[in-house]
Amino acid sequence: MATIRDVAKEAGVSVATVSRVMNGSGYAHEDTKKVVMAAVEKLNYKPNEVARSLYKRKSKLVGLILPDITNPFFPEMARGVEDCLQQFGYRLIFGNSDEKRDKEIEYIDTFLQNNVVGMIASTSEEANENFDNLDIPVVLLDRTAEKLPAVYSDQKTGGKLAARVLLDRGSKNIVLIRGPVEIKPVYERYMAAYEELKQAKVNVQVMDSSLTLQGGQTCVKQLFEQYPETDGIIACNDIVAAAALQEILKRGIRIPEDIQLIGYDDIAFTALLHPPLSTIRQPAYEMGAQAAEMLIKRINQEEVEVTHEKLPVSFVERQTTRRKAEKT
Amino acid sequence: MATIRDVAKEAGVSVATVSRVMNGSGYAHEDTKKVVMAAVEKLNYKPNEVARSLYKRKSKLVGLILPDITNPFFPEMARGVEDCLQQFGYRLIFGNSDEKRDKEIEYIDTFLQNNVVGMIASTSEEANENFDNLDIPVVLLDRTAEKLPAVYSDQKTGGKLAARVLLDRGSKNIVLIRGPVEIKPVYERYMAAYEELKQAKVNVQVMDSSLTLQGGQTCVKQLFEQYPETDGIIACNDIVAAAALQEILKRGIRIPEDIQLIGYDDIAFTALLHPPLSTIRQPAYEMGAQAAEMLIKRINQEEVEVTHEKLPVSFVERQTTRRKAEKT
DNA sequence: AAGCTATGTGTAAACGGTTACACAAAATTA
DNA sequence: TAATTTTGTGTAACCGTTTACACATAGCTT
Repeated sequence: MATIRDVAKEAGVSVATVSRVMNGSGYAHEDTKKVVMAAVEKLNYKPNEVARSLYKRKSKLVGLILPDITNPFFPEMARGVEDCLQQFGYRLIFGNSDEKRDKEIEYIDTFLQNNVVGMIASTSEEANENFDNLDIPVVLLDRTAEKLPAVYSDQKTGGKLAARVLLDRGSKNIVLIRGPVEIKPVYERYMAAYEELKQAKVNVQVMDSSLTLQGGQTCVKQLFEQYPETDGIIACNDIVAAAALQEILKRGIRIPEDIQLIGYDDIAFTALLHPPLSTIRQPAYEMGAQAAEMLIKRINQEEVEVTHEKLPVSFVERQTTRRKAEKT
Repeated sequence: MATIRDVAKEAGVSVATVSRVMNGSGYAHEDTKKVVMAAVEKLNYKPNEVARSLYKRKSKLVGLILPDITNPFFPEMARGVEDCLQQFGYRLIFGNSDEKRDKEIEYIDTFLQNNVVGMIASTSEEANENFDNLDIPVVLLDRTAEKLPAVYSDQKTGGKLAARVLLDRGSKNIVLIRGPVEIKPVYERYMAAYEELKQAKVNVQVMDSSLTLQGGQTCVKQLFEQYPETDGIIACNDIVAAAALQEILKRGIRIPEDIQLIGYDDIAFTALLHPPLSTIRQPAYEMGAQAAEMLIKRINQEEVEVTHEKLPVSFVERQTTRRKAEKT
């Protein structure tokens, strides 16, 4: 790799001049510019970002922490982040945290050691303190904290909406599958749904499940044994809903006639399920993109107040819920 | 952030001593070590990786290029890479290429500018030349090239296997959905399946589709119009297979009785489809992990010959293909 | 006791950029 | 034409590490 000194020698100027030409900073004679650019071209010179980063004390790198890229909700978000950042010349250092505090901290540390210019993270509640005394901007994604800017979706409305959908379409014996209570957004939608259900005069049961397929399957099997009269299920996410759907089909229960089912997230494959799954849509890609945008604004010091961007969710009506007209 | 100079001052020693203690290189008196470590502790000193990287001309960063993290096949792979690399203290810079040559080149360049210690990439064929004169190790993932080490799966056997499954289970009018021919592994499995089908005395039709849901839907709709007598479909990947499945169900065709369907990849949600999709499994996570392992070996100069690791694929028998006994 | 080797530590030069500062030449002003 | 401002360029310090080298001292050998 050619260095700035090689270019300077080739062009017969000093390194300062090369640097100025490259960055368009300070003065440089037109003729000199040409000579320098020719040398740059000839040697295929690309400035070393590491050296630049060392002097400036900030790189073109942004740290991204997500719980698990393997969960289909997150790739969309990651892509939103990447697409936006990429346009501004930023690159992503990425890590999966598995919602584990120590992994989060480990990543935060190494990001810092690499002079990242900012961070985007969906991290567990307690880890937020690790972001406290940083002198680089941080944006929370799909999570919130009072002192930190954040982009997330309206979990309360989402949970409430899911409950209302089942209620309005006539379910009377509803099981609410609650995800891990430590995961704030998941807990919030559960809570909102629960409260909405409680206000209606219907039978409500709560069951616990992890957010994974396995967890969903275990939970759902138990569900039908414990509450065979169930005629409505609100799942904590689409994966668990898919597990429920499978179990429903296996038991020969008619859907949506005998039982209604609603998921959460609207990940890509829900439309491919049979019957296609009704769900609450979170705009994952947009969330990622907006978080990136917010971060960039903060990097450029254009926005300093802590802003919380709450994106709307929506009910995606497919075929595991009845048409509103045809209540039973 | 505390620097090595701060630590040196605090401990009353020189920066060289601090460096030696931190890295366990050269001599250092026991007492000195203690004093230094105490200072490190007190100031919460973490060495700046950027400075280190500048001097050593290599960082702890590995570049990863994947076509599109939003395609469910890749997150598994990415996770495999990350889990392995993470254990050895390496971090990932990540970029989506969308199979576009210029995006690939852009990422390769910025990775290099950031002194990455190695790269893992699933890149389009023509871009490989960009890896040619690099002085850092590169491992291809899910792709191959003669001069470059690679980890991929046995596409030929996979394609052949898919064809054999349908043949052995009695399909006579088979449509083979071919993905984009520019994508080498996708083309290879197509070709292998095609040859296997050609050898059998069955009716074979070939249709084109992109690898996306939309592409699949369009293709499949046309498929049944053009070839209504079809009793077997081999899809280029699971997503397209899912689209096919949906269309089959919509048309009231019985599966697997009237038509058999097989996908490719075995991404997570195929098991959740109704009926669960028979498919050819590629060990995505293992591929990622092995690529990472191979890269690390090369970084440590433990392995120098160009090795090609071809991982086996397998038929995952679910319910869109008949039991082998019950041929029609 | 003299001459080794092994141990322990500091100084300063890298690594590859950016930029403050100095200075000279050209252009503008009075 | 002299004074001033603008333009153009180079020198060297700096960013935070690592390490070659020099040097001092302690512990061994004979």
